[in-house]
Amino acid sequence: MARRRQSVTIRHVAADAGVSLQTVSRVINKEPNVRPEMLQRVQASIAKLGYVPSIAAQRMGGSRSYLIVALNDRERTIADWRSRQGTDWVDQMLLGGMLTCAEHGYRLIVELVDTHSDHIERELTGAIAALQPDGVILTPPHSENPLITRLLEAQGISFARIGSLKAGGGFALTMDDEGAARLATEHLVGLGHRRIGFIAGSAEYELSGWRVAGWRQAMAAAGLPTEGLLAQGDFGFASGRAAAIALLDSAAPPTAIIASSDQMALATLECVRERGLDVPADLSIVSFDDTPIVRFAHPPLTAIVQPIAEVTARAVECIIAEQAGRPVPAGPVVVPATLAVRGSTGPLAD
Amino acid sequence: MARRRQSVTIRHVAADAGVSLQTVSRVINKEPNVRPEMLQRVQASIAKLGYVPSIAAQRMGGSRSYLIVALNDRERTIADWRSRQGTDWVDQMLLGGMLTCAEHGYRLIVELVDTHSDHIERELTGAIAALQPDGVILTPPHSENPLITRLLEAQGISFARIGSLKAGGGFALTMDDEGAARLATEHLVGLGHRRIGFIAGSAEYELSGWRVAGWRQAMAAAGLPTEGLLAQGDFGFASGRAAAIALLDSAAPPTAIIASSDQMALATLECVRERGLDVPADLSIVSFDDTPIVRFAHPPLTAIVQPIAEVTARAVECIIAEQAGRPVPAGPVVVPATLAVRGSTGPLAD
DNA sequence: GTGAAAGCGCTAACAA
DNA sequence: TTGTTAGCGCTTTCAC
Repeated sequence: MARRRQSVTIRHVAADAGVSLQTVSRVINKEPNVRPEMLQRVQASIAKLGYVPSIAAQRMGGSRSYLIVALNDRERTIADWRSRQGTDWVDQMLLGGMLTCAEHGYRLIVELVDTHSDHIERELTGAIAALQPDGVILTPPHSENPLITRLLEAQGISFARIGSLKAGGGFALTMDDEGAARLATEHLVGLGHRRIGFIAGSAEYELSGWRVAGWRQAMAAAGLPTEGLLAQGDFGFASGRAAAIALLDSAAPPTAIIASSDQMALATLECVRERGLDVPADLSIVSFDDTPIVRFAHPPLTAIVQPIAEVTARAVECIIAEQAGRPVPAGPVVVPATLAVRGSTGPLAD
Repeated sequence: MARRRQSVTIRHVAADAGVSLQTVSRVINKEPNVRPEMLQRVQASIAKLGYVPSIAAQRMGGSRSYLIVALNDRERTIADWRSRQGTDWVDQMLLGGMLTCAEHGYRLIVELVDTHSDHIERELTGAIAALQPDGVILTPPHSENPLITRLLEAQGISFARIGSLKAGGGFALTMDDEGAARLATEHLVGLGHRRIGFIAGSAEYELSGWRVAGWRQAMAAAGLPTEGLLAQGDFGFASGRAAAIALLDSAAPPTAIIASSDQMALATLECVRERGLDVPADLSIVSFDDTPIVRFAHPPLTAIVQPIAEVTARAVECIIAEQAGRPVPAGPVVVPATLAVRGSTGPLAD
């Protein structure tokens, strides 16, 4: 195969503008110490020749790679893609991440790694060595994996942890899961519910605990008990079904249920209808995540909306700001989730 | 910022194995002229040191970049992401594309470009100059854009055109839209329908024409007329609604409708129900694409399933094979779409 | 079969 | 403020 070379290089620009390579480099990198006149001349040549720097060469020169890696859990992501249930986590990450990257001349690359693998370090090291990204965005359940964060810190790579509050290396970003669960609970309390059940997600995800905590807080604030109203799930449909059954079969069943995932909420809906009950007349349901399908359920589900695009955009901004030596947020970045009220919640029927 | 260097380079490996850089390079690139004994030694050192080549350096050295760019339409893709209607085109591309890339040590990068922009060439040139990808995957409506294909040919970059049959530069891959439309039509004919309407997609997409052609063929083969049974849409919901109304209000309305997109099929469903008609008793509906939401419609829609993941995987394989100098498919690669029969189609009620 | 040399496009460090 | 020099990690020549 013909060896493909850069068609227009910094050299061509320098020759055209009649300046040194270094001056062109300074212009490209918006460095100081360039007279406006020179700057004009160089920029004109760049535009004229249609010059665009090669990121490979930039990286080789010792500067940035303009690449940011978004790390997702392999197993879960592939399962989501295969099942075609409409989970748009990756899409929303791309929406927020790619567009924000593009604004700054960066590129986002999606990478999948096995959480459970003992060779997770090898995988990550490999990706870093190959790509040499300027930053890495960690998503649950990787966000607080010490194997990962330590590696990144050791390599001196900027990183952001989505769904994490812990201080430490990298930027912590959260959608305020605790507040979101409170919001959902308060919504139901406001509708007159007093026995509000909660289906928790996998303990492997830190945010599962936060959601339970938020629910407990709101219940306590309203003077309501939580005894016997918590069921354990793992985010999946089957686990949601089992949890819903447990809750509905209890001595004093709830009149409303908050599920920590859309799949579990949908499972709950299915259970309720199988029993000939009506939603929301007999039972209200609030789901977490707001993936597309919950809007097509009957009734459409009231749901906590995760601002994934927004939080990813913020993560990218943190990383790029750090790269550029600009000031960065000190504490955790909080992008609060919101509640989309739909037909699955309503006042208790008498 | 501390200048980050590769931790383990080819030099370390060479030193550890006691051979020259060149020999290591030969091993990495699976080149001949290396004694098995040397090969062993070098591979052992690579494993021991956890060496992974830097793609930036590989590219700079004049070899591949191990990057493949997947080009999607900016406007449409962002609109899909924003609307959160569950369109999983990009996810399916990633599923097929990323995983196949990974098998060969490649990476897939999603890029968005404006179709309608007059600076599409500038955008593409910029992406190519920056990334220097080994290949580009074109998706509709870019697949046959001569501005793009000519540019790619001129630059000598491998590329694949998804949803294209035309011979010419690059690999043509198709999901056999014509056959898919035939399949849908035959399904309805088999159920006893004789007046089968068709809602076409945007003429900007070549595949819209193929689908219409497939429907006509199958109708003709069954000895059925198509007169007054074709309506024009643009893939969007609103256009589908208008088209469905036109069809249903005609003098001799169809008893079944095939829509060229899920959104248009859903719009048709809505129209039909507004009129108090039943699906499929009064009207059968077949949709195209099979995005997740059609499975959650009531009734779930019978749909043509686009094998996006599979076709993207094939595209990646073509590009990589060409890079490696291996034999490549001569004609267009056809990955036929299939029909998922669900509740929206049935025999005509008497 | 193997190694030494030069160079890819760019940037950092230094000199002017 | 500007230009010069020396690499970055790798692959290609081309010798041996």
